[in-house]
Amino acid sequence: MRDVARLAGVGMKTVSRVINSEPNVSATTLARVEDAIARLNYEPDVHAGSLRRTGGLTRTIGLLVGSVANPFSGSIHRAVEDVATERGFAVFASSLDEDPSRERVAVSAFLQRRVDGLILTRIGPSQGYLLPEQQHGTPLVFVDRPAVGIDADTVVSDNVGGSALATRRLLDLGHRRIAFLGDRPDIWTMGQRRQGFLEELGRAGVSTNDAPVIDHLEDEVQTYRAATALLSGPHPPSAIFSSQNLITIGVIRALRDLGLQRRVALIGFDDVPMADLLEPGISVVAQDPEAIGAAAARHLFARLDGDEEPSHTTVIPTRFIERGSGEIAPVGG
Amino acid sequence: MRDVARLAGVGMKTVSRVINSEPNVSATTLARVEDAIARLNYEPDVHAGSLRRTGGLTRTIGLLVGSVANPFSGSIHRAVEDVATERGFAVFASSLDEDPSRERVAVSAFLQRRVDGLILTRIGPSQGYLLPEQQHGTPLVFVDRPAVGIDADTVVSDNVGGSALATRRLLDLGHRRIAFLGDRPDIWTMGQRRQGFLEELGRAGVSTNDAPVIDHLEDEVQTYRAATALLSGPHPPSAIFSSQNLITIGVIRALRDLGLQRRVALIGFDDVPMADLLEPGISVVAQDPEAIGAAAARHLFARLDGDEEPSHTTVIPTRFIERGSGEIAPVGG
DNA sequence: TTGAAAGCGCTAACAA
DNA sequence: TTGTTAGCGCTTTCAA
Repeated sequence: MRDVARLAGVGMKTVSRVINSEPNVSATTLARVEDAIARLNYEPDVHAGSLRRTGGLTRTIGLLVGSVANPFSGSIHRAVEDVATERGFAVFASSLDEDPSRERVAVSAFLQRRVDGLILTRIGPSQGYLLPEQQHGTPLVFVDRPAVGIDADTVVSDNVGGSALATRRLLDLGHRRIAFLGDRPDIWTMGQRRQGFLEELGRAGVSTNDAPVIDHLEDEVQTYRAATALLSGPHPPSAIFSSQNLITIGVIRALRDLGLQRRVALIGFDDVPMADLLEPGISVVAQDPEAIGAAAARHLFARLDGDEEPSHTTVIPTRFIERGSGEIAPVGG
Repeated sequence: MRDVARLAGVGMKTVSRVINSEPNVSATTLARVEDAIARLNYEPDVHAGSLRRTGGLTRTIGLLVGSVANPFSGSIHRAVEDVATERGFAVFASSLDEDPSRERVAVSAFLQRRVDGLILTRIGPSQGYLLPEQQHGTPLVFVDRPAVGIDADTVVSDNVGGSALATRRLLDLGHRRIAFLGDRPDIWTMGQRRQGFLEELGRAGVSTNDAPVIDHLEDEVQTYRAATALLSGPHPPSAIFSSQNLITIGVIRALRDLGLQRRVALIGFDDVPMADLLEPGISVVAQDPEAIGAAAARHLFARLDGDEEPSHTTVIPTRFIERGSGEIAPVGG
């Protein structure tokens, strides 16, 4: 910056004024300074600026997601980025992999880079460690799952409602023995989906005690085995509600290999790529990650703009997509 | 930091030493300082530090990709992040959407935040504007496509080789009329894939003049129309090589709707999700985005570590995945 | 309309 | 082993 000032033959403060589009710079001076900036390929240092500036923003936000390689996270990321870019903010992203220790490390890395706000998918059991940061004025928005031990803005999918709706569709077709296949039950979203499923069964007067509920399915292979056993067992279900992407795929494989894909109904929570090209097409309860990301970013910037309202939870609706597999009636029913 | 020093009853420099794990701090002092840091929830400011530090790194890199919502980019991002995190670096990511103006804006945003290096998928016609930055010592690595107007490390897929291999497989099955369906031909990767295709035809002595080559297919719908017209026309091909994901999906739909999915062979460049669950499974030339990202990150850090070798282009091999659609022999052949 | 001096949070260089 | 002073690139405050 000193070089620019020297080349333009002005004081540093004048260069500063030009960079920040402040008033009180004559047209001639402005032109000279801009010329010097271009000639020297000068890029002002955002951080050096925010050091002294009152309320000094770095125009940077941090985003913590499951994994940037995961399409759900990617869509959230993109939506956040679009809002951020529009306001001249850059986005740091970090993957957590369901590992609580990474959450702390990543938050700390962002804080040390003085992000102006944080959007995060919590992993750890409590986010109380963020209280001082929140009191200090850093806006926090939780996505996908609510935080524990801290009160902050939150954006989640309508897990309970979406699951209940899927369950209702199966019940309406006449299914009475519907299986629920779930991931680790300690993951908040899984608990919600299971709850939506069981509540809807209850409302329909179907006993929830002997409803086949299988949990702890952590990947496609485990799911395949569990689904195969279930479907070949003494009391196979006539329909399956799978609570997550990878589980849905495992179930599809199991149904295929048993030749049951047109006899047993299947609805998955979370959309599956190419689902409409499979035979039958896979009916799903789709989430709206773009809407989640956009809502989270909007909340964050509202806080940055001075919004002092009490913290707010936004529930993003899910959408049922009919493609065939969820419209199979029970055999003989 | 001053507060920490005061609370611990030491000088600022001592706190600095503790933060940076420098030697010459007694165990007692260390404990007192660490206690004060914990009590005050102090997080050192990375940027303030790098301001004065000689060679001052911000331990931050910038990544420019097509879109963070795109799985190919997501995998590259993740691989880069893994290498970066291991070294205590944070990653800025930005989506370009094939828009040259966004490239400049994003690069500038990163430079103003003083990233220590840049990994980028170029979009604009020339990256000469990065020359001053490169001379200034910022390592640059281009991924997916080589840069124009600047000499820098580059990591790309083996587009020519992968396409030639796919073409050879079709030729070996007896196909002689093979169609190439491509995206915008000005995209470097498209040109390479087309070249691999045509060269292999040439090597087999098949005339490349009347080989059906259709370009400018920018989405699924355009592809569907073009493929339908081609397959219903007077001289339909017995095999199709599609040069990209979305195009492959458009072709699958067209084949399905014409009932030709088991009569016309199809090989796609780029893997397609769930491809093995389709009927027939879709054979593809798969890229390895993780390897691309990992190689790019390794090059970047090697430069940061002082590597002064001439710039180097790494070609990441592709992998042919046989799933059925590419193993269909020509009818009557 | 412009610029000089002080200071943001930190580290380099040097002294104690 | 520890602390002091100057200064990184910028903005503030205030004077010209």
